[in-house]
Amino acid sequence: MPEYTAPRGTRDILPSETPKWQYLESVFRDICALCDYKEIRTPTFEHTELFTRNLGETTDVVSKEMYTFISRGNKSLTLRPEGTAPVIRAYVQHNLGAGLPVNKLYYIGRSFRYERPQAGRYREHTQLGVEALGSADPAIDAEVISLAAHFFKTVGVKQFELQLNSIGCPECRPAYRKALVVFAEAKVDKLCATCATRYEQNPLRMLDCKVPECKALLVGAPKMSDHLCEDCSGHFAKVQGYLTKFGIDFILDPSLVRGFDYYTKTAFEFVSGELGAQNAIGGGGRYDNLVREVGGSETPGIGFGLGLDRLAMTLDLLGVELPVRDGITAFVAGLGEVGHEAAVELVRSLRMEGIPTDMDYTGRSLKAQMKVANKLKARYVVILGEDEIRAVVATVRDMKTSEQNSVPMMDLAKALKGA
RNA sequence: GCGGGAGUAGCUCAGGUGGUUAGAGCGCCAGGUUGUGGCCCUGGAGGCCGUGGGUUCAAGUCCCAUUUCUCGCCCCA
Repeated sequence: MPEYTAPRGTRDILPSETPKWQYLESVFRDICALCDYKEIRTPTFEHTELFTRNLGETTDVVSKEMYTFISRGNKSLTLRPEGTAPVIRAYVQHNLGAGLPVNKLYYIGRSFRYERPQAGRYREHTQLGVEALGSADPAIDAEVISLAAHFFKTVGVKQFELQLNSIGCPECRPAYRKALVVFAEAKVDKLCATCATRYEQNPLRMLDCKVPECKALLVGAPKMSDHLCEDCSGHFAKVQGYLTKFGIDFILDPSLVRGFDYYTKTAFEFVSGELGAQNAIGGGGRYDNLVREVGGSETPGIGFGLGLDRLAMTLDLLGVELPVRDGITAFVAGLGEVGHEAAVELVRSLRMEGIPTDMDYTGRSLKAQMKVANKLKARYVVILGEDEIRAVVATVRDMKTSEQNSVPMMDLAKALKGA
């Protein structure tokens, strides 16, 4: 083991992997542009209260997974554990709502959570997400969900499950909550320890419990969908209607409860069977009160986030070949001192012509330079020796066909460009 | 926070019951061509056997601790 390794739960994305990541990010940017979402970049850390007050004190993330530290100014700061709250903070701080009726934003950034690492779960992970602020129209719920589905399909995840639920609003959720508590009251001492806590603090999360006994006990529990107020049930019906029209399959999952307290109405998750236990590749929901809670005016919103790490892993498992560009156009091999000097200049001028070019800087033999060129997947090797320099030409070898011919220096860039 | 598996060359892994200079394949470097890649042949470099302690005449091998990775619980992306 080397003396220094990447900290637990973090990892290096090496040059062999980064083209894939760049490709995924660029597809995401393209689709966002297509749907008119604009990029926003927010700080890596925020004031701790932004998260503690808005994600929910009792959520796992806030209660035990945040990277919180006291800065020199004696302020408590936290590395962002999720992407939405910072975007909302920026939206409110800069009063973006005053400029446009609906602000459609996207971000690509790292999130940090102190969790036990396992397959598809890291302490630092990259999240891509969108937030649409300013509209309560169910059509925008459908837009956000379809943007996500579009993205997954475009990059090659053809099979996924879209789980959908509505978790109501402050109008109807308290009544539902009460119904659930009444239902669970008699069984609370048979529930698992965490569910007993949930019963007290956040009963809805009991629905989400994976312990078989709890699941069994909660069979027949009242469903949120039966308790939605008129507004929420109408909204939910319309979202489903749009998704159906869009041809996006979904599964209604009454037990789907998201991890943060700010969600209202629509909640959804994208699940892929390829991954292990960490099978959620993306998710999101509506948060009609979050902007006000962060200090802005009454502004409805909806968003979703997806984990790039998990997506990359899913694509690997699926064996999806991404159209990543690799290899250079030209490798210039210089022979001897004179050849090397000439190569330095030629490489520079080919690059100025926009031709991806590289050369050797370790004084290797021609044979060794050819091997390097091959490894770099160079389309052509341009050989410069004394003979070529004297004749003001270059020997150009086509590495695919092994054909080789002499090209006047003047025509070289043009010849390589046409390739 | 809890439980299972694992840590030997850059990578993937061998190294019965403890016993001399720790091996292979791939990769890397060089040679087989006075200036030519992929295939092949030959040679070479490269290991505090995760770390610390213990048992022993002797530890990669046994014991303990620790750390990292890994898989699962929980939660989520």
